[in-house]
Amino acid sequence: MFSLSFYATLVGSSSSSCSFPCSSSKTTIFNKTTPPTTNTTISTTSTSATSKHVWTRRIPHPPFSNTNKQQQQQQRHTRTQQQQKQQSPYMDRSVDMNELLTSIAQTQNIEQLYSILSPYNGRQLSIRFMISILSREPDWQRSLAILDWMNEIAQYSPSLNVYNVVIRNVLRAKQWQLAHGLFDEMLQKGLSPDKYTYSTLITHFSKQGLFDSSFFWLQQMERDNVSGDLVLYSNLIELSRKLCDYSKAISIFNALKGSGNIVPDLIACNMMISVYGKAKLFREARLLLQEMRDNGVNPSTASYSTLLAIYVDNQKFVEAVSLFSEMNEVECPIDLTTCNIMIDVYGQLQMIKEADCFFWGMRKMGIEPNVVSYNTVLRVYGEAGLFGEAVHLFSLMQMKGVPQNVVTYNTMISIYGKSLEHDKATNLIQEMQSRGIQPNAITYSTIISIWEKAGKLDRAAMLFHKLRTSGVKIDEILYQTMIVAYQKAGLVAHAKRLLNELKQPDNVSRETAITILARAGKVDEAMWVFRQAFDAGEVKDISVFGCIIDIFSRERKYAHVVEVFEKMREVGHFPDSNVIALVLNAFGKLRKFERADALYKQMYEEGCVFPDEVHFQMLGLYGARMDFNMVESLFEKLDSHPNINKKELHFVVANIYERADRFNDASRIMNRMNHKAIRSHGNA
DNA sequence: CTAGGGTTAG
Repeated sequence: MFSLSFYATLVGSSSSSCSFPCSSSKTTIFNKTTPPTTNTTISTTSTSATSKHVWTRRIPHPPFSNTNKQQQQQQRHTRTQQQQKQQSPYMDRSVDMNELLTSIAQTQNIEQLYSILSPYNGRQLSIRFMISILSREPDWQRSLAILDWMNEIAQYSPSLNVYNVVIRNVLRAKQWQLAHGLFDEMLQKGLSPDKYTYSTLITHFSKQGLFDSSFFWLQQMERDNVSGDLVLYSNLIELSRKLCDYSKAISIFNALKGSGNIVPDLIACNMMISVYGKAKLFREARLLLQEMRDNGVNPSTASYSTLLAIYVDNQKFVEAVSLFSEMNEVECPIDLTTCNIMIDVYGQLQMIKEADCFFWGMRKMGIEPNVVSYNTVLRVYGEAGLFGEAVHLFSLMQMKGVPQNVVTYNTMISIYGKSLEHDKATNLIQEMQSRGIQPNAITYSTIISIWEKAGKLDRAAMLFHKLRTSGVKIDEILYQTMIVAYQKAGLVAHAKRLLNELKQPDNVSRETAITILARAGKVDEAMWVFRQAFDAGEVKDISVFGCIIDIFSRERKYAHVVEVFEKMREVGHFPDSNVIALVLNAFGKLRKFERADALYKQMYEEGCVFPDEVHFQMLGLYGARMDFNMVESLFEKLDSHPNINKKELHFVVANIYERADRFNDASRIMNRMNHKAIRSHGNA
């Protein structure tokens, strides 16, 4: 955690009014109270403190400048405004803006910049104009210098917008501490941050993966009762998406739609298609395409590519092909990314010829294949056993000067593994390093598997040992690969030793250790490490929570499920559909029906959308409790919901009644469905 | 004055 005095020594502000760490008593959907931690250090010193002497010299009179015609006309049109302006000290209408901006842009250093600005001391330039200068100024040091000039020499009182722009410039230069300090300075001047301030801060921190800081600013914003706009909501959705907290993203999207005056635009919708897909809400994703058209937002190539990629991720290749033909029908243009996805689709469908044609036909469509296209086709060749073609294409890339990357090499290494040429695979590691392409965890786990299959386990073990001592990042799959290699070679003791070391991990993160232990069925060890890591504030990744909830549920450790879930909520994560299903189930098994009911209702109120199975499960829980009033009322609610499979709903409810020996109710439900079917048939 | 989306490798 940084100290604010650090900024104070740089810029000379004496005290700080910004409260760190922030503790919010208000209940928010982001109920995280951890203060931000930023590890970045400031490498450059602010110039503002060192250059002040320049401003102390006598400043000459402002130069005369002709007002252009356009400005004169504007003056006439805004006469009332002009009269107000005359009382104000701003006189920038007598200055040629473009000329001044050009000369400012041409200055090489801060001294030159001051000499341009100094004639205007006395507020001949409006705040508006100063913002123009600042927003065109890419250099954070110069931005700060201009801000200081306004504050200390030219007797401006910089507005909120001025600070917003300077904060943006400082954030773009990744000067995190300075941004915090500027925020503080802003408060000291009695300025209240607005949605732009927060939007800028939240976005820049989250873009850098500094999610703690991002959440901190979000809390500040909520505490200030600043309400968001489309941009801010989009940023929050993006932030949740990056944290893989898709339920939260959906909740924010629903809050956005519910706010009344904000209509999601193309980019917001495309992000949501991706979110729905990641949340496995495929129907919602597809429906959003239609909803966009209804709202007058035409789905773009990226909208379709996003959904295509989702289908691929979930092995829904037939749906992908069908969506691709829809794309052609509605004449949505196809670009490089679309092509790359479709090569993948045909490859995964074992339609090698189609994939091949697609790849070689791209250029005729005016689309030049890139590294990703080549890498994808390489993999398709490899999986089809076309090793000669793969090797040929690999050298063709080099002949054509297509840049190769770590993925290219990993793919080729894997292909040589398949063709049992493990020496060639090994050589590729040397080759990539000599070409300046660094192997990564995927490279190493690929080669360890290959060596294990080739009976060179000693070599694999040596490499793994070297990696552990050399500081290479070891993730769970790489670690797991080595364990599996030992197990396959019958060296169970070695495998166990690796697992045991995870209880006190020194080369891998505790998050990684927890996932491996849990997946290896070491439930108690996993829980032990989890508790330790959680208390140390090390568990951040939502997938870790999901992973162990999954394992505990399978092991029927329902109390553990609930404990992990509560900790997950404590740090502000929303449950995804899998987690909520498992937790509802755990509550049911523990006979804590009220808690299941409360959770389900809370998630509904917070705007979460879940697959049908979750709703059906809740119905089942009400049924298990013999609470048929609740069954009926939830049934009615779901039945009037447009996005629920009605047929399944009726079967589920009828089944609940049957199990409770209430056959009259069961047949009542089934009849209701049949009547509906007849009615809609009659209408059609 | 501010802003956000899609593709490849274990």
